[in-house]
Parts: sequence; C-alpha cells; structure tokens
Amino acid sequence: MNFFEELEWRGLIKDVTDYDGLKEKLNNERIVCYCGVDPTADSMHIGHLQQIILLRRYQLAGHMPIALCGGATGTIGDPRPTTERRLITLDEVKHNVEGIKKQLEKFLDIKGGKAFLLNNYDWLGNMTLIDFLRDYGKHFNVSNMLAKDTIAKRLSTGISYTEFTYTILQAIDFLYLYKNYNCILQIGGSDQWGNLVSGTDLIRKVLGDEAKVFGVTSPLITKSDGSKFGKSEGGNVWLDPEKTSPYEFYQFLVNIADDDIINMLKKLSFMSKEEIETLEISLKEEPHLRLAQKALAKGLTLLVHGEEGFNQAVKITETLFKGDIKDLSVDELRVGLRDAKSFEINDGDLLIDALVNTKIIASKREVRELINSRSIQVNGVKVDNFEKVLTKEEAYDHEFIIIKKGKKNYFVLNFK
RNA sequence: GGAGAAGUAGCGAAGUGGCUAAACGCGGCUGACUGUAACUCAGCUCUCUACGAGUUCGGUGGUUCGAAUCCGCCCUUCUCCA
Repeated sequence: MNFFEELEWRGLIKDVTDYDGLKEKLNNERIVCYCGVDPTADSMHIGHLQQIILLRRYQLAGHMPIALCGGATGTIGDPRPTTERRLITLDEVKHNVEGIKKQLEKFLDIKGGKAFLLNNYDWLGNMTLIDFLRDYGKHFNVSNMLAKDTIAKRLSTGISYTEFTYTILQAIDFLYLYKNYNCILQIGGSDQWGNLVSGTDLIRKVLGDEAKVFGVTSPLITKSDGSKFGKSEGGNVWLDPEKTSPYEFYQFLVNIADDDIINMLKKLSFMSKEEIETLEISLKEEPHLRLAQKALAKGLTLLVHGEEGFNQAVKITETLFKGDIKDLSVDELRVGLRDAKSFEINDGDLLIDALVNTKIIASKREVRELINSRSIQVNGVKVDNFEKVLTKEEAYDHEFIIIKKGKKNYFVLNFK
C-alpha cells in the first residue's frame, strides 16, 4: 500500500483539484505541502488534530510539511456559514499565535529544515492596500467569489467586506509558499475547499499553467449520532492541558462510541491497517474490553500530553472508576482528583447549603431529590439525611471533603 | 410606510376566565441494567423555612371575587405588499 492508497484507506481524501496528478506526484516525488490554522483561540482543540496529524503523515512519508499559523488571516476571520465573527483584538491574536505555535512544534519534526512553522503575518502583515488591490485583487472575479459556497450561504444574512475578502488572503498565502518554499499542495478540512481553490486559481493566473499546484481536502470527522466531534459536556476538548486536563482528554477518547471508533483510529492514529483490523475484530467479539477506544486514547494522549500526562490520566481513571476512594491514601486522592472541580466551604456548613452555594446542584429542591434517591456521597459514604453538616473532623487531612454526585461526578470541597 | 400572524417553563408545542405550576414531545438529572457505553425501564425536571407557601405564561396598565386566557397601550419576531 503506497502513501496515497493509505490516505484513501484512512478516509483522508475527499476532494482533490487534480486527483490523478496528485496521486502521481505523491507517489513519485518528495513534495512540500502546507496546512493553515487560524489562531481563533490560544489553543487548538481536538478537531484540529486530524489535519495536524495528517501533516505528520506527510512528513513520515518523506514529504516536507509546513504548518502555517494564520497570524494575519486570524485577524480577519474565515467566514462561518451562519454569522459574522467577532473581530478579536490584535493583542489577542498575538497571544493566540504564541500558544498555537508552541503546540504545533510538538507534532512536527522541525529540526534541520525537515518541516517549517510559519506565520502569514510575516508577508501579509505589512502589505499596503494598493499592493493588495493591484497585485492580487485584480485576479479575483467578484461574481465567482459570490458563487462560492461559504459566501453564498451568507448572502441572505449578510457578510462584511472584511470576511468576504478572507479567501483572497488565504490564496496569497499559497502563492507565497509556492514561490518561496516550492510548496505545491495545500491540505485542509472539507470546509476549506473554497479557500484551497482560491489559492490554486490565483497561482495559475499569476504564474500560468506550468505552475502545477494541488489542493486536497479530507472529510471532517463525523459522529454516527450526528453531533459534532470534539465537543464534550464541558465544551471544546482542548489540547492545552490547562484548559482540558490529560485525564479529561483521555476520558473523552475512551468514551467514543463503538460505531465511530474505527473511523477515528484510521484518521487519528498511526496504527497500521493490520493493527486496526485486529482492533475491529476485538470490537465485534469482545466489545466490553474496548481495546479500540483505549488504543486511540493512549496514542493521542501520549502524542499531545506526553508520557507523564498519559500516566496521570490512566492513574486517575483507575482511581475513580475501579477503586473505592476509601481504600486510597490522601496523597493518591489528591492526585486523582486534581482535575475535579473544587470549591471553598466553611467548617460547619450544612451539606445542602454547600452544594447549592457552590452550584454543584442548582437548588435545594434538587439536593433533597438526589439525597432521597441516595445519589450523593460524602467521602465515599452515601448521605441519607438532609441535616448533614460538613466538619473538618471528617475531612481528609482536616482540609478537604470529596463529594460524589451520581455515578461519576466528583467534586472537592476545601475548608477555608 | 401599509396589511396580517405570533410571542407560554432549556427547546418545540398544547391550553382561550376558576378543575392550570400549566398537557404532550425533545433535551437535562438520578436510579436499575451495562462496557465509565448504547438500548430499555422507573422517578424527577420554577423556587422555598415543603403533606404547606411563594413567584411564573413578551412588557405594562386595566376589567373581574378570580386571568396564561378578556380589554388598552408598548416592545419584539415572522409573512405579505410598497
């Protein structure tokens, strides 16, 4: 199985500007390719992983990837299908670029010019309006731009001139990278198709047909239940351990539905066809072991959070799901619950008041309901009366109390 | 600017004077089952000092013993026309 066939098998090819041409190139030459990430936040989230990992695949296959951070395009905003974006401040963008660059470095081997990490602010940041209009704007026909899906969807609700222009900036990126890095391929999610085509069109118009460049999209990861991949109850699943702890990250992956896991292993892991097929058999014959989920969770947690993060995630998982917290030492509990939401309370507070004040539970009515159904635990013991008082006496190290709500929601209450 | 329709709990949607804290569906929470799942089943889902009480049906002012339900004004949304 050659590289291109592997990409197809993994389901990473949706649309290609020139299918046969690209296949030919990838199998016979070492090429330079790029993928852009706009700094809309100071961390990437799990949804970005597919493209970043894809860049890494290209690198492992002998090609040279460029990860492009959109320090300039990020100040404008890629038009969303629904509504106009809020402009983020230049300082915010700067801050976000730093965060994202740091993350990108982890996925690509950039030593010795084997990959590049670039910022389009370096060439777009100081362009004058006149240059923009004369050198690039002239190549874009507004009628064609209006027909593009991303723009067309917005025509009824309205779109600003700013966002309308976004695709031109991204096209300039491709041209710049082609000229300066001999980059001939842009990859992206299927939502980026319009922008990729803008780039290849611009290059053809400026440099003529002999400049042979390609764009290829991969399908966005979809879940069998139709919901969006990458969101958990708490919101986005971020790569930044400060925003989403390694434990939460690991948990998100371990909980992926059976119907989706094989597809995700193909797209998000570096496991071979044989390895994945073995897991597929396991999934059918011994689904309760969830070897497939655990394999993906391990692979990605190691990749994103390193060995330490992975070990921490597994340790916490075992503590909270398998063990009885009463059997654990105070120190083990501290580690295991580092990621649980914690709140401050006073010595002698009523349990009911503490739960409502900390917003762990919305109202006293609901607390009564939960206590009645015996689903509140304090330090591993089920609560059965409404007058329960929390004291330092019963706290671990006289410092904190562990609340368990339902089956797997843990909270830590610290005494002031 | 003109004509019409609509605004009910997180969402959708009943209700057109007292029996309505407001049917039903979705969503959410808890329990049983289980694989930390899916499915299924059961309970709960405005608040509280809780077998009772308080505050709700776009806003506001009325009518009435009594209003989400009737009337006036205002606000918002949608459709059609200019």
